[in-house]
Amino acid sequence: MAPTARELARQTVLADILAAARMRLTDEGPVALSLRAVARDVGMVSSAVYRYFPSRDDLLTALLIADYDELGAAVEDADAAAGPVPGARWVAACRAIRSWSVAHPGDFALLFGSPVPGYAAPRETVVPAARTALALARVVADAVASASGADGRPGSPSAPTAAPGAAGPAVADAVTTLRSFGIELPDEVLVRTLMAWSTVFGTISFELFGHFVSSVSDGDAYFDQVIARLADDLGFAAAF
Amino acid sequence: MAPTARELARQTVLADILAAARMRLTDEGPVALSLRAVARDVGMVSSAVYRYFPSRDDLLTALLIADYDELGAAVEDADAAAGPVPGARWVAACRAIRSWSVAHPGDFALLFGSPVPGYAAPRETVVPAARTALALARVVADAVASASGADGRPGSPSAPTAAPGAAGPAVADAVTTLRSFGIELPDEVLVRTLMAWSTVFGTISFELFGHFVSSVSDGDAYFDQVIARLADDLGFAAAF
DNA sequence: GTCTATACCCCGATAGAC
DNA sequence: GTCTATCGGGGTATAGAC
Repeated sequence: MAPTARELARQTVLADILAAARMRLTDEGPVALSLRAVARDVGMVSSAVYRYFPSRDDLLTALLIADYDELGAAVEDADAAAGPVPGARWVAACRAIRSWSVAHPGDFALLFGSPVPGYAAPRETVVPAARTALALARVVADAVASASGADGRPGSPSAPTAAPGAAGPAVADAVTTLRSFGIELPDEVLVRTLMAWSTVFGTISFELFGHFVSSVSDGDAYFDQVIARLADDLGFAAAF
Repeated sequence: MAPTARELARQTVLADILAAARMRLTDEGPVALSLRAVARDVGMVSSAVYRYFPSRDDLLTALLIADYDELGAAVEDADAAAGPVPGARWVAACRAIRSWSVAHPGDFALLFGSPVPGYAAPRETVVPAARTALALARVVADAVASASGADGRPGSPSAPTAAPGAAGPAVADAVTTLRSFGIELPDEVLVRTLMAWSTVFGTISFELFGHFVSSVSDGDAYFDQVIARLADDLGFAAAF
């Protein structure tokens, strides 16, 4: 309901700019991202880009949202394509996270690396940001539900020595957040899920940022070992 | 055996420069670090700094080594001060890592955040870099050795479903590296130690970089829960 | 909407006087 | 060893012609 041609052209240019920005991001990292550089890449002059993005920070925000959404969608798709077996869904989801990260190291650095100094992510980013973690939590919830008593081990892993404060108020926010998305997890599983998410991220981060140079030679194989043990700690069996 | 006065003055200025650089690092991050800025901070002109550091990258390298060493020393000291009980040493070492990181977020970002584009860490950094991980591995080795059969659980945690490749060749480099420092770990414990190190780092990283905003409210308490469970997974009990 | 031109900052690094 | 001055590059952002 409006001048469609002009609007469509605008959308096209906007997509071009975003694509060029992601190119720069992917192989040079967030700090190397500048409006001038992407302007050069798309054959525009820098001031023209300002008609599409009021500032460099707005471009960063758009990239942040696009990346969070792309990663989240990749995980959700992998999960959906993995069939009904929770252990297989877990493997598919975790592998999807790593695959995307390895394919887009600059974007990974934007999402999970050091924050860009002087830039604070606005509120619009928090929902896309939660998407991946929620997808993981959903898989865990289903796995734990269906694993209860299915094999010899209890659905909720025992925590004989994990003392201070049980699940405690430290993670109360997580309970609230998950509940608002219709996900309920036993306390112990909740903490284990947070840990697993941190471990998956930490492992990929170590691999991409070069901290495995003299210890892990095969990132692929090692990652599979890690997620197998994480599933184990969560009370179900990973299925490869 | 040389002109001491002049040399001493030089050392003093050098220390001043490094201190100023660490200041900038701590509250602005690695990318904001420039020779000109630190020159202003110490009241010098930029060209004068080049008499002490041939390039910005050399300054970065010096900071990298200083930070790795400071973190490593903090962990080693905490370990040594914790007494003989392995579970207590583990808690002390892990807490020391987090304390240092929280106190120096910019330095943490330099060591473990996104790599600075265009800068590649030289070989001199790898030994200091390994110091912290080695300290952790030593604690684990001692804990596992003394925990064997001490309580009901075996010293080496069982891995019922952790299939692909046992410990596998993926971590063969880690075996070699540890052995060169006189540390031997059972395969399963080795993988678990690598995982624990990734989890500790990932947890601190999430906390510092703002990924726990709607899930973890008390970083201190949550971290203690995490390291308790990690010890459990490694086959011994954390002692708080 | 897109261009040129510009104001005003930053940076790394070097030359040469003192 | 420290200074001034400078080269040559980068950047954000805006004004105003077309």
